[in-house]
Amino acid sequence: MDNNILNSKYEPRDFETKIYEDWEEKGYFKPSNDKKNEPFCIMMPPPNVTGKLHMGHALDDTIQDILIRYKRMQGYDTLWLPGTDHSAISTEMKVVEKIKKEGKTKQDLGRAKFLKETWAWTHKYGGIIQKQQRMLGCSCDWERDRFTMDEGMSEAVLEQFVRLYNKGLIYKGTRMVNYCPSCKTTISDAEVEYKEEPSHLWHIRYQIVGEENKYVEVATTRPETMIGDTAVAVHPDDERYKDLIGKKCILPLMNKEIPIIADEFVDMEFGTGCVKITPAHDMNDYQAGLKHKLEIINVFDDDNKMGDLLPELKGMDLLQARKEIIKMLEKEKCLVSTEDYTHNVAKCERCKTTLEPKVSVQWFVAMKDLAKRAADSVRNGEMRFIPQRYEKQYFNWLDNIQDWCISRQLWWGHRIPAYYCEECAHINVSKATPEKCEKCGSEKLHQDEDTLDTWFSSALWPFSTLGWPNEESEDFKRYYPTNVLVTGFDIITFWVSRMMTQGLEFTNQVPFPDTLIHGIIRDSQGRKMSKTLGNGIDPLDVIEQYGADALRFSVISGTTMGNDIKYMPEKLDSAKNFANKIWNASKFVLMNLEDYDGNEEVKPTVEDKWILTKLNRLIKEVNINMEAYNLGVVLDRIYEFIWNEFCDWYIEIVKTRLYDKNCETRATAQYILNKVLGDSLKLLHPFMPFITEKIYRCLYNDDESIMISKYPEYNEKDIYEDEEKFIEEVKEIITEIRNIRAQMNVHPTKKTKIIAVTTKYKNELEQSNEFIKKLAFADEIIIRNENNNIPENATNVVSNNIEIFIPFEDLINIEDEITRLEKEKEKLSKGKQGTDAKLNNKNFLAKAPENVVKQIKEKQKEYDEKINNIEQRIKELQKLLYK
RNA sequence: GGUCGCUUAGCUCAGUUGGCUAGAGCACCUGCCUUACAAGCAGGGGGUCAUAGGUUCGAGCCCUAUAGCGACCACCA
Repeated sequence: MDNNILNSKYEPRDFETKIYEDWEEKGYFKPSNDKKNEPFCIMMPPPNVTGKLHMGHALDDTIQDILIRYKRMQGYDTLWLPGTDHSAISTEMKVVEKIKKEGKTKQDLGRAKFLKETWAWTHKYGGIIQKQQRMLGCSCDWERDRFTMDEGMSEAVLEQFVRLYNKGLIYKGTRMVNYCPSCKTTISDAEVEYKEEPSHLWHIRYQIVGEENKYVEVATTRPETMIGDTAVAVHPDDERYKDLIGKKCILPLMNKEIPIIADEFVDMEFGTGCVKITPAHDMNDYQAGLKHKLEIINVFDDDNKMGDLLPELKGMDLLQARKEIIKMLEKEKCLVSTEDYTHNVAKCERCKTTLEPKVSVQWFVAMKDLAKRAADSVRNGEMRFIPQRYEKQYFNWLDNIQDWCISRQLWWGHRIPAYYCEECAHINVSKATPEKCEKCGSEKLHQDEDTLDTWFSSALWPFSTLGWPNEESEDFKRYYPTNVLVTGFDIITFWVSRMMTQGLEFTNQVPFPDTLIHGIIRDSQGRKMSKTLGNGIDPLDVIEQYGADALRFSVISGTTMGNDIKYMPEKLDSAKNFANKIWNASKFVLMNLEDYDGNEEVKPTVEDKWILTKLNRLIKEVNINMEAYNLGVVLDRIYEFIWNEFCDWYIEIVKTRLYDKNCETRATAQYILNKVLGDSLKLLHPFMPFITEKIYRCLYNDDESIMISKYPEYNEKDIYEDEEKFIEEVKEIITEIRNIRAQMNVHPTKKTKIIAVTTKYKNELEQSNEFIKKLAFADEIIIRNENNNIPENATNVVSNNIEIFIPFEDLINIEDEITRLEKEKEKLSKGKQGTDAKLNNKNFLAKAPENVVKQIKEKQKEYDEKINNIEQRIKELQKLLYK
């Protein structure tokens, strides 16, 4: 740090980067590894290695940083481990795109060269996001940074594969999977998104065998696959077609006989009630095909072009073929009608290409048992979702789980450790490349060409990052299981559920007891931020313009965990204003602390005790809400305290003491200012780390950093209820006086004379004379005793224990004053009605708890007194008016 | 189709286990450049808490139904 002075203007960019570098250099981000202290660990959800920071990351990272900084200050041995993900499909697509521009394909390069290209790409574009996370202030341990394809994690992936395979949980099977013709790979169910698209429903008739002019009419959205039909299905209970079941019909164009079968999956209401069955190109049809032992006929070739079932269509793409087939059907008079129809089409989540269901041989993980265990551990409370409602999404997925297709026809990723023997066809599965077939001893082996789903490696993230499979590794022993996972609801199924299943399988415990789910950040119109819409807000721009603290404030203040956040740019102004307020208040405190040496005895006055009490209550509330992850509440409470209590009242109140060099309690005021500001900064530090650090170092020159200071703790002895009540009452009175003056148009700087009558706080009032005078713009406050009277020509302010009079000579208009009092009375009467209604209700008195009744009674008394007082004053004023 | 969420001031949102006159920020109106801060200070107006019932001494909060909006899951050819 170059200086310990606050510039006159708050310019976050002047110091944020420097402070971050200093923290990193001093090693504050690393765990203390102090065995006396409990560990606390968070794994950062790894972003795409070549990605850029967007608002979603900013939110996710801010939440984690808040939690980790809070725990670190509480003395925990904290580890926040960062990392990046190889993101198989998206990275591979980018590299394919790049070499395409050079006129080459993946195949041209070959596997080894392509991988070299991809690694180069990863190194070139990788790590940008981590620089950006530094700008945000993330206090993660960069020395433990991991990458899903680094050596250790790759070993963990192989270990996982081999163990699951040996246990029989990984198997190779023929299935119908979603195939993306553009990415040229299978994708898992979770990567499918559905989109409504207008299309047509074509009605086609198939002639019944042996019956002239008798047809069965099917309705389809995919006529091009009809040449691969191997049956027509109707519902067994459908009266219309009962007699057809078991007969055969002729598949047009192919002139082939196919059976008419009955199956309950057919919806009698839809279309004609007859469905063509194309087992090779539809999920349901495939199931039906298996059930009824139908032939599976592929219409397309490996490149997704038409195969040679009909020579005239060979090589056509899907849409061409569709047109052509319709033409042919028309010619054959088999097309009965065409109707408009909108339906859901499965799309590739990444490239938005329409997916093709495809029968192929893939690797799967048997999920049923793994899923049950993962679901159970939430049901029995070993892991909980915050907010809880998200567990339903989790259960819904796990309870209806399908086996997980983990093979991808990609090159970028962990290659499947399966080696096929060319002599005996045995599959050898092992971590190390085998030299010969374990069954026949042949040395002619070749490895499976496919790689593993990205999520197969990220499923291990909570422990592979800590050294697993070496369970004796220091980090694994100390930091596993981790303490909380912070992520968005959109990857509960992709990621959370899989970390749970794999974590339980391999470590026998849940990888984290808490899963904190946040919403997504939307634009000011409530739309998702997306590249295509161009409505995204770049967090880097925000940091550049407003500072990281303001960005962090803006995504946390006033939010509730789990709810979406509509991002209003005005929020940043509010954030920066707050930072600016802290800056200026701190400047004031520092200025007045210049001659403070801390040696004088501390003798807290009534307002000192009040602010200490307020601070202490804040500390309690902050700690309770931090534990409950109510970060929005915490931040807003701190904001309120700093601005509305500390700045607006305490600083104003103590000014008279500070400005008077002879004031007995001046040093005490300095002490309290120092303490309250310091504690406030500490409370705020997890949320706004930079500004709090900057000021902290000016305030406490001897302290190294606020990051490693102790988070404030609630202290029962710092609660002074009487002083608290008194100042609250004084605040109320001063507000009232200001109110009167504003309404009477008394210029703010014009002084008035005030007479105070008190039934309870006489001593305190006398002590506090100076600050009331100042805040109420009074030139004199007379505290009433036996020798002086309440002036006739005065208006009053009613409080419970203090009565304040302002002589008329300083005011303007009696009529206005009567109006003001009438209004005041009305307000109070409205409140009194509520208490009256309750207290007149016998049931309320009988059934409500005692303390509630007591409270209401007190409230009623207050209302009565105030209303009485006002009525009296109104009468007096009216008398004066008509005198 | 199934599940979940949201609906509170002009706007964006808080509102803990039901209990004081329902809060904040922004916007708006009035007055202030008062020696930390005009990125500010002081004061003010503004809400039948989506609708209809119910439970309760008491409902923004709990229950039921309805409407609008949103999300997730499933998916019908």
